Amino acid sequence: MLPVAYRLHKETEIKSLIRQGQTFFLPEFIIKYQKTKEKPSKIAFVVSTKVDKKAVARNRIKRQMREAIKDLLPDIKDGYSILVIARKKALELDFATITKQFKFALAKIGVYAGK
RNA sequence: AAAUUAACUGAGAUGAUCGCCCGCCUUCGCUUUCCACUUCGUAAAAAGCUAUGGCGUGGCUGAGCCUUUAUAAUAAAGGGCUUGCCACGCCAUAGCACAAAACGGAGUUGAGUGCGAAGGCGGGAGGAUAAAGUCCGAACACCAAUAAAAAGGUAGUUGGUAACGCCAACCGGCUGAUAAAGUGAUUUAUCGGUCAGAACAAGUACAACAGAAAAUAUUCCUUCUUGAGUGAAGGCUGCAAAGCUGAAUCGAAAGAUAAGGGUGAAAUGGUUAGAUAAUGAGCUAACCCGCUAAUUUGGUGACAAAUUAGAAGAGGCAAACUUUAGCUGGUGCAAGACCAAAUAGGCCCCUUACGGGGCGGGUAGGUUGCUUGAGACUAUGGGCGACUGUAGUCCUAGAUAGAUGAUCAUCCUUGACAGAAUUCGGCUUAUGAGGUUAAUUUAGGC
RNA sequence: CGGGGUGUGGCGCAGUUGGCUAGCGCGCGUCGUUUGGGACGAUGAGGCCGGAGGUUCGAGUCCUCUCACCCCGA
Repeated sequence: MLPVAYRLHKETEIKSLIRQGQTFFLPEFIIKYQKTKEKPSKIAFVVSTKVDKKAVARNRIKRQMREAIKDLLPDIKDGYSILVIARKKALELDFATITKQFKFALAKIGVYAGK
């Protein structure tokens, strides 16, 4: 789990993000993001039953995504809310490529400040 | 020995780094509440009390003086003035105006609540009791009102259970193996398997194709009896043509139709004797099998055994309608309870009005419901068993966009199925390697 | 957490009061027609009805369990 300050909690925030936010597509993930006034950027993760019916597999992807983001947290700019949605292909990735993909995507969006 | 099936067992380990959730403790910070103390405000005055002084009124008549009766003298009594004392009233000044309690503000100290930060300690995902399917049964909560109807599901009996469509034991049907008896069908015994196992002898419906006929049975073939008629072979007459005779054959029609045949998933029990025109048939009689009812005996009961009577032989299907018995109110923890920004109508107050304030209401949001329970384990008693009595020990996840891990390294037997969401009891379904037990089959040996 | 539906040739659908081992359209193959293609005509192949078990003489249809997919409510 991420520390509490970095979690995107509220239903209304997530709904508005889905409605108004911009999207960035990867083959394995969909990333939705929106500028807000939040001081640390807030992040949420979504893995639906369409990815896999087994709860075990879904939990595993969620954990790996969280860990990947956690390593990138210090370099993420303030003032964004981000929603990461897993697609079916994410099941096949290992941890290293997940972090690589996240770095690439966040840098493209302009959220990631590090290299 | 191998294979298969079933049941039981089994369900990776260690370390490093970085993280998450819950509880407890310590420290710090903030918030907030309470107690104590201090202080301020409401609070300023009036009234009040005390003291002193002044004035007034009244009383006492103590003291002094004057006066009248009232004078020879005395002066009782009265009156006046001054003074004193007492009481009351008024005024002024000073002091008291406490303590306690109430509301509000500030401060200090202490204690507690909550939040945050840091540190420490402890706990944190299973063995199908599945977290799954959501197929049943309950607890709990709210709504409704106790009924009836409708609808739904249940169905041998008895027991277990909080309850159940679950479980256990038993009964009955069908069926397998083994053994014994019998020529055999079969019967008996033992060990299994299986059954949604109430009622079709209350009513209604259904049964393709085939077949004569498919539901109050019927009569196609075959067969039997009677037999109009036809008139073959043969025989007789006749040279011949032809005629006569001749029914064991053919055959209109009528009656009977058991055994046999054939169709189909399914076609109305058996033995013996009798009656007839005749082979014959529950057509009749006796017996067997089966059925229904009653009684008796055994059993809690399903049921079993025996006896008696009846009827005349009855088909299948209720996972067809239906009938019978007994059961079920509805909605689900996103139930519900509490706090509560926002906002509408409502009520009250202020205001000429605009408008403002309060109450109430209740959305977002938060808190709770939430994990100690028909609880687990152990021992022991009861029961064929499911299960249960008693005693002892233990407390074992509780999140809320949802924790219980991620990465790396090493080792081994190389890791299947699987991730809590209100909580229990069941059922169904997924599960690798290895191990244990049982049954069956196969092969080999004795 | 709760409720509902669908599954039948390659594709889209009928058949759901049990009864001839199941039809229709499109598509596909072959032949004809045409110079050739399309269209048209003729003809043919292709299914055991998602899976397992049961009831029944007989199941796509009835019952039970199960798998996959889709939809809805709070």
